[in-house]
Amino acid sequence: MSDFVLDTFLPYRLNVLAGRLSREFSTRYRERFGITIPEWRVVAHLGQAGAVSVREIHARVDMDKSKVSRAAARLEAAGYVAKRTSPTDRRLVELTLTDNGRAMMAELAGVAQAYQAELLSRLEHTDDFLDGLDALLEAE
Amino acid sequence: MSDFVLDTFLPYRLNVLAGRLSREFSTRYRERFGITIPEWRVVAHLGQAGAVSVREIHARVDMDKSKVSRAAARLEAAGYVAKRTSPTDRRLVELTLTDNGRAMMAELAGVAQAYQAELLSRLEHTDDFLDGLDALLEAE
DNA sequence: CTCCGTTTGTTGCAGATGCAACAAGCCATG
DNA sequence: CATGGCTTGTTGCATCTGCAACAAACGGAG
Repeated sequence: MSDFVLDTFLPYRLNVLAGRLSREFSTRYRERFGITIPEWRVVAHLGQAGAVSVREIHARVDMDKSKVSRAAARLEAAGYVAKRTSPTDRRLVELTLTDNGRAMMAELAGVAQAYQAELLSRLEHTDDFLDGLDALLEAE
Repeated sequence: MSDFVLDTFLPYRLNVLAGRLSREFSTRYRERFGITIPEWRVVAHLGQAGAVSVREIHARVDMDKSKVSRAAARLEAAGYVAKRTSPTDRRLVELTLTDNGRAMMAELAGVAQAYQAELLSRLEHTDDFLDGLDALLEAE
């Protein structure tokens, strides 16, 4: 047979880790703000990018168009995001944070940075690890 | 506002990367064997572990019981896995690879190792990166 | 042996997901 | 302008997912 050991397989390990971290992190904002993981991503991107289209988010984050669209719809219903048709190109939707959305994001940024600090403190060769991530993410 | 940048957020980056790698890797076996990602995980684990219960896989891999159960059912229907009730504890199900399953796993091991080699060749400080992964995965 | 609490695997169900189809809008060519 | 090819966002649909409920089986206390 083969001497293949799943625990040494990179995609597997990364998946387990990524799932755990995202889930654990999401518990830190879910009950407080009631948003889901895809919604968190949209809000986080809007926080740094201003007015952005669905297409833009879909391209930057690897989220399906429909996933972005539905997350945006829920965020709008919750009052965190405003949607309006772009005046220059009426196919596009401009997404922006509302005041409530900005307030939430301000809190979330703190929570995220605290979590990030926890994670990084577990690493020894932090820079090498992050460089490795970069290298693997570089391919498109 | 906040100076939070999503692209530097570790859980986010790991999720994007893990999703991409798993998806890309799955294209290398999906058309050939017609199995899904959860099914690949079960087969890979069986290849290294012999007769194993659903509980065991659920605990080792972070897959829900029901996910394991359904993957195992599909693998059984496809003829890659045999299920039988444990003789010592009739609550348990013993999962084993069939001959077909072993043959498939032998091929898959090669494919996986080739993919792993590709990935590692992109890294500079391979050991530090892997150590970092270990460190982050250690907590439970 | 008989309960009773616990463990194991399957199933039902509500919600999430990815993909493809679609309508609406843009732009270039004629 | 009109037409045809392209892009953008939403929606329908089949499937997947996680969670809880459940039946079956175990094991210990009495």
